[in-house]
Parts: sequence; structure tokens; C-alpha cells
Amino acid sequence: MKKEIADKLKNAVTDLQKKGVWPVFDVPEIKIDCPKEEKLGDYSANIAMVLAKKIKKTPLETANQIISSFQFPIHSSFKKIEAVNPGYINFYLSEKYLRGVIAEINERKEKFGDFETGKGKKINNEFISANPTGPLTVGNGRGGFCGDVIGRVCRKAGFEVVNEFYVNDAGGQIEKLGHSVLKNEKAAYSGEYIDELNEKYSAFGGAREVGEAATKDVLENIIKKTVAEKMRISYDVWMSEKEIHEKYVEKSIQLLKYKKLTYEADGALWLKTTKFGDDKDRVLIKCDGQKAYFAGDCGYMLNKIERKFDRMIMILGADHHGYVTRLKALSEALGFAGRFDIIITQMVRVTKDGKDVRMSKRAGNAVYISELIDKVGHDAARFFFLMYSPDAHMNFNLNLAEEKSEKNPVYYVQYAHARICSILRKARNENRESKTADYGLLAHPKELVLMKELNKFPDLAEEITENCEVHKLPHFAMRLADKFHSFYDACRVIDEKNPELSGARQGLANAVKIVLAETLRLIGVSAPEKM
RNA sequence: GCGCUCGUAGUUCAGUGGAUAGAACGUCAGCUUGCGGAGCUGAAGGUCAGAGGUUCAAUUCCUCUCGAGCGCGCCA
Repeated sequence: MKKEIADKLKNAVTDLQKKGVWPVFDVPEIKIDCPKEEKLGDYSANIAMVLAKKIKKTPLETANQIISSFQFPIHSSFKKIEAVNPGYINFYLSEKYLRGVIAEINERKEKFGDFETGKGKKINNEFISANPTGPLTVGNGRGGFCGDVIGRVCRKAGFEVVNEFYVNDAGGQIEKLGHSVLKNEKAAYSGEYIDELNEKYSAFGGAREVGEAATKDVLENIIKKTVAEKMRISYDVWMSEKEIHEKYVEKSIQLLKYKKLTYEADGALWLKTTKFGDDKDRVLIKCDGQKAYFAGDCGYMLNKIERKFDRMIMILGADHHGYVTRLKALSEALGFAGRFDIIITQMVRVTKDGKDVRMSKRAGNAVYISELIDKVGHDAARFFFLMYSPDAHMNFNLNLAEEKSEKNPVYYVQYAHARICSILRKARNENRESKTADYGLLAHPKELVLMKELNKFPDLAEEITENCEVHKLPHFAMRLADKFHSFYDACRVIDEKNPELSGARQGLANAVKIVLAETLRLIGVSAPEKM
């Protein structure tokens, strides 16, 4: 809808230019807002205020000129388009259009809001990729839920999405884990899981052997289980760093050498990442001849490029924000032509008994995501993390987590869904289920507000594939549930005295149910029929 | 020291170059002879950290200051 309006405005402006009424200039990007106040329209554009100076007219005059150059009949979707001080162009949706939306939702069901921007395109979606040296923390949880939802939304947009976890099963941390399991003086990690690993593997030999066995165990029995069973995330690919080292690292280095993007200095081989905006060049091969960790990234990047993705998304914790420029530099150096988005999720700060918990796997005092999920339940935990923008440094009090979870807005949303199911169930049982629905009967203010909210869903889904702002889904779900509860309070759905209206309202309620369920599905939370 | 991110109601957080800055929780006051009260309606609560600047318009963009978190290895 927003796109339609923007196109319409753009056409109007270029039309005025063609006719010579306005001078020729590049039309800036047109932004469409949804005003908070109903009387200010359903959509609003500030383009006239932006252009006023260029064409030497007041913003209001500009706005009126744009409106008058719209092709008539205006557009069946709107009942009114007007220019208002100081220069806004406000669009008012027609009831007819809104009723059409309800019909469309009931017809397309969960496919409402699907679109085809991603058709035939592949996305690589890498997230969590935590070291297999211990359980996942609440920080990994945040990135995990975020990545999972981005994947779901992109799939809705028609993209083929490959969810991927990069397993760091090579390198020094394996031996570190080995020492820790053996509990010798080089031990780095601690915690209950180390005790368990110690019982299982301490007889396996040296740090190397013990470390490898323990790593495999952590990956299979802790990480994969947490991800699948607790977090309910499914991955398509678990990419082994070891395998990347065997098959792609050398090849990627040769390619970079061939492109003359490397040089030797101080006995090491360097990649000129500064050529692509990095603040210093990075070592690929250390002076002892060993490959640096970054060489693994090179191989992995080449591997992704060879798999021909149109877009790569990577979700990193804020403690890795320093890698953003170097990874982007790497993608350019290796010639990735698609779009590459790196999303940083800020740290999760945990307080316990009034004190900050400094989370560290090494100290063994990290708060594990599986524990949190066991405590508050999957849906509440997931919704809680997803409510907040990745940019927010979120704080949460562990003592309040359980208590708070009862107040978790997820229940408010799920309750709305269960309530609708109950109403529709009752209608069915009492044989009052409507066969046909005349949505023309929907005219109550609460009904209109509800329909307008439903109409926003496709725009929202499409925007999220662009900007990855998944926290907008929970917010939308809460708003929709809110509008429904309010409608429910004001309007009786099952009404034997007025079967026609009742039929229309059942259709409306069913539309809300569909969109609510679909939103919850994208968030990854259940939509219960009963609670 | 340098860099990235953040600072909005009592608390946790949305929001935006524009029209009266929002929600949840907490607080207070109402709503039940009807479809699920896990609900609804309303109220109180703000110097958008502070100071400059750009703009017709800044909480939003720029600079500086203060405060918080995180990074700055030929570690992985």
C-alpha cells in the first residue's frame, strides 16, 4: 500500500514536470507515514514540504498542485486525499477497500501478505555460530531468535533461505576445552557441563584428543539440542570450520593472491583489507606458516560465494562488531556481487540480586538460554527477546524473569487468538456459523480500526525483509490483539437477532485470527486455540 | 588513547527531519443479569542526558561534553 501511494505521488510529480509546470529535478525518495491520529488520515506524505522550496511555492500550494494532478477517478482505495497545513498530503482509506481486505484475508488465509520479491533468489542466513566449547548463553539466544525470524520472514517473501551455523571446530579453543575438561593448570572454561565432560572424557588422552571428543559432545548434545528442542530453530547447514580449512582456505588465498590483494611482510602473508575500508590489513598466514583464523573466514566466504547466494545476512553479537568492516572487505575482495547485511545484536545485560552478572563462559557464570527457557517457557522467552530492537542494550533482571513472565505480552496476544477461536467454535457448535458474509455491514468505528490494522500487515512483512527489524512483529501482534479486544468489548460477534451482521463479524474475527496466527508463526510462537 | 553502539515516563523499552513523543509493567479510578475478566474504559506520570550548530521544521542529522556497554592480537 505504501509503495502504491509513493508511486502515485512520484507519477504526479513527474507529470507536473513533463507539463512544464514544475522545473525538472530528481524526485527524492518519497516516504509514506501512518499518522498516529485518525483524523490526519491513514497514510500521509510530506513530499510537498520537501519540494516547496525547489518550486518556489508554499508547501500547501505544492501539495494541492500534486493532488490536482492525480488521475481521476482518484483511486478506489481512497475516499479522500487532502492537503493540510503545513503541507501534508493525507490519504484516507475507503471502507470499500478495507472490506475488500477482509475478503482477501479470508480467501488467501495464511498466504495473505506473501509477496514475490524473493522469488528465485537465495539468501544465506548465518546466525549464532557460537564456539562449541559450552552451552549457549542468553546473548546467543537473542541472536538466535532474531536470525530465525529473519529467515521466516524472508521465506514468506519467496526467498529460498539457508539457515546456517558456522561451527568453529578447528583452532586453539579445542585444546583449551581439552585442558578444561582435564582440569589441569591450563583450564580456561568451567561450569557444571565441564564436570560432566570430565567424567566422560578425561581418560581419552591429552588435551587434543579430549578436546576433540568434548567439542563433538558439546555440539551434538548441548548446542544442537538447545537449538532444536529449546529454541525451536531449525538449521539447514552446520558448516564445519575444519572442512572449510581442508577445502576452501587454500583456494581462497590463491584467488586473493591472483587478484594482487595480498603481500608479504614480516614473514607473514597479509590481505589488503584497507583497500576496502578496513583500518588495517589482516594477516592470512602467520610467520610460523600457520593459517590465521581470518583465513578460515576467507575460505568460508569463498564457499558462500560459490554457492551463489543473492544475499547474505549475518547476525553477530556486539562483541564482534569489530569484524564488520573486515568481513565486508573480504566479501568485496573475493568478488561477492550481492547484498551483504551484518546485523549486530547488542549485549544482554543480566542483573541478579541487584548486581550485574558478568557473563563469561570462562568463569562459568553465564546465564544459559536453555535455563531461561526452562524457567519461563519457550514462547515467553522468545517473545521477550524479539520485542526489543537489536540496537537496544537490553537489561533484564533474572529474579524478575519468572514473575515477569506471567505478564509477558505474548499471553495477551495468544489470549486474543484463543478468544477468537472460542467464539468461532461456539458459532459452529450452535450452528450459527455464517455461510456468506456481507462485509458491507462492517461500519462500527472499532471494526474500521481493526480492519486498518490488518491492512498494515503486508507492508510490515515486506519492510522487514528489507531492514530486518524483526522487533516490529511482536509490536504489531500486540497492537492487533489490542484492537481486537477493544472491538470484542464493543461489538457482539454472535448475535442471533442479527445474523447478517453476525456473519460479517465472524468473517472479520476470522481474518484477525488468520493474521494473528501468521504473525505468531513468523515470530516463532504458538497460536493456541485454548489456553 | 582510538573506534562502534546506546542514553526517551518510576521500571523495561518503542518511535520519528514534521502535526498533541507512545506501549507494557507498576500506581490510581471505573466497567459483570451476554460470545473466554489472561479482558475493557479512563487518569496521573517526560527539560527525549547536557550544550551548541544545520533546517521552514530537530527528540531524530552534525559537533562537543557527560554517562553506560562493547571492541581495538601474526587469539580463536
